[in-house]
Amino acid sequence: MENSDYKILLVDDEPDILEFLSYNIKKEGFQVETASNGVEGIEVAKKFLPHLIILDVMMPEMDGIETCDKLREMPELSDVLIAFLTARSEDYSQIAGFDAGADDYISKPIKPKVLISRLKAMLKRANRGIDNGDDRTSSIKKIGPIAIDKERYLVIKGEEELSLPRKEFELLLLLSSRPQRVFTREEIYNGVWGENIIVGDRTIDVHIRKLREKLGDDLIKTIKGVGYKFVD
Amino acid sequence: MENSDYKILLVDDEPDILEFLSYNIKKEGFQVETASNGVEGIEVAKKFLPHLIILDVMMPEMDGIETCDKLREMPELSDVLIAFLTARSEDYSQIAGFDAGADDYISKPIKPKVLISRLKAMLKRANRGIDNGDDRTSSIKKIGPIAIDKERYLVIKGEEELSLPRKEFELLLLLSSRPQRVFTREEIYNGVWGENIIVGDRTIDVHIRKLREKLGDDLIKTIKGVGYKFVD
DNA sequence: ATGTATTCTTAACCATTACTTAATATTGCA
DNA sequence: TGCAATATTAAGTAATGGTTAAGAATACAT
Repeated sequence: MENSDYKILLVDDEPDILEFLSYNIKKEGFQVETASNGVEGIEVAKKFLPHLIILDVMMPEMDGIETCDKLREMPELSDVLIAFLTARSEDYSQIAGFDAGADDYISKPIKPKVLISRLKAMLKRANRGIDNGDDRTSSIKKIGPIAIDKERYLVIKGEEELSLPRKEFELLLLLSSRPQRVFTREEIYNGVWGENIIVGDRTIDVHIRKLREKLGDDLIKTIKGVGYKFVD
Repeated sequence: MENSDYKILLVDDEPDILEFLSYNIKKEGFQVETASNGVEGIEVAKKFLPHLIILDVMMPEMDGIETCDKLREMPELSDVLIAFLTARSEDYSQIAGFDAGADDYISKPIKPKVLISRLKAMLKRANRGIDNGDDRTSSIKKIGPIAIDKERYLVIKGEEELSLPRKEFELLLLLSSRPQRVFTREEIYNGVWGENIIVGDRTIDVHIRKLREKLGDDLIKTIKGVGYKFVD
């Protein structure tokens, strides 16, 4: 994909910064739109459907964090990449308390070169597994009696190909990343669900059960009081 | 082991986050070094030989996953603890990290309290039962006729692998942490059950009995009126 | 949008294992 | 020997995980 295929939306209340960012990003060939506050940002985003949004954290009225929340709630934009622009080091401690759901944090003052390489890194990463041009994602990993194809969310067991739902797949991926090693329930939560998401105690069990149902009972062993481990 | 005995390396291209992390981790007494990209991270790691490395997944040039791969290839660092910093828990990048064999995943934005407790948990887990802190290279500990693998929650005795229940395992871990040394009943209570939990006098006996049943009568010796000791 | 299918989470209940205790036997030392 | 400390065994209790099905959330297709 070319740079010119990507749409980037900038939201900042400082006209100077907006101009500066816009100039440098356009120079690389990206399509750029701008907005000068959160409300406007959301409106433009709705029509422009950008691939990436750069949001200033500090804005009057609706700040970046709030805007980000709103954006994530909109189905057509829930998967857009969002980068926060923070002014100083104290800002990070401020947003540290929020479950903001940004994809990256960029701090001012910004050097154009750094900015561009970050945007590219974000876009590149987000595209992994979609246009499959990548090494890591396309690799099929064999562990014991099964093989895991990350790119296609597929598990090959003997002759059959099983397509697992996301959570099951991620759980399997985690456990199989270190066969034999015991993962505590906490580690599983953190790895598969993320630390901010709280789910009930039986949720993991049920997913383990589904995996065992599909892959055989012996693949995942329970260590009572400790956790689970993948064995081959 | 004290916090100040642990060395932690932070790798992130964002100076603010680096500073934020560094400040909060240093405050807890850990020794901290920083690097602002993957290449530098590897160089510092080689000299600093940290116990734990926190790697931002998203970095320009060499990203966290690549860096992790490289680190794991280096014999002197292949067993260092690695935690990935990911921007969003649902992000695909997190899944990509499963392959690289990270020990934990921490998602931004980071709350200092959560961060610290995670780091401690990781270090504690890796060090369980070992008071000689230099033993990072192997989670398997050989003592006399048996071997204890705390990562797999297994005891190897001759050819067979025994998986012990939690309390038994922890009791064994405690006694074997200092072979020959006599542990009083009180020390065992504190070490295995915790100071606040009160259990009857016979509880320890029963657990000792179970261990002897499984591992042989000679491994644990009773010193009447004093306590127990592990002998090889 | 609307309905439909899939996936995820929860709740209720069950089963198993681990842990503790109580009762009785045995040990080893003053 | 006698007695307190520990061993042993079995039985009771608690903790943890397993199972199932129903409901909520999500994605998907029309």
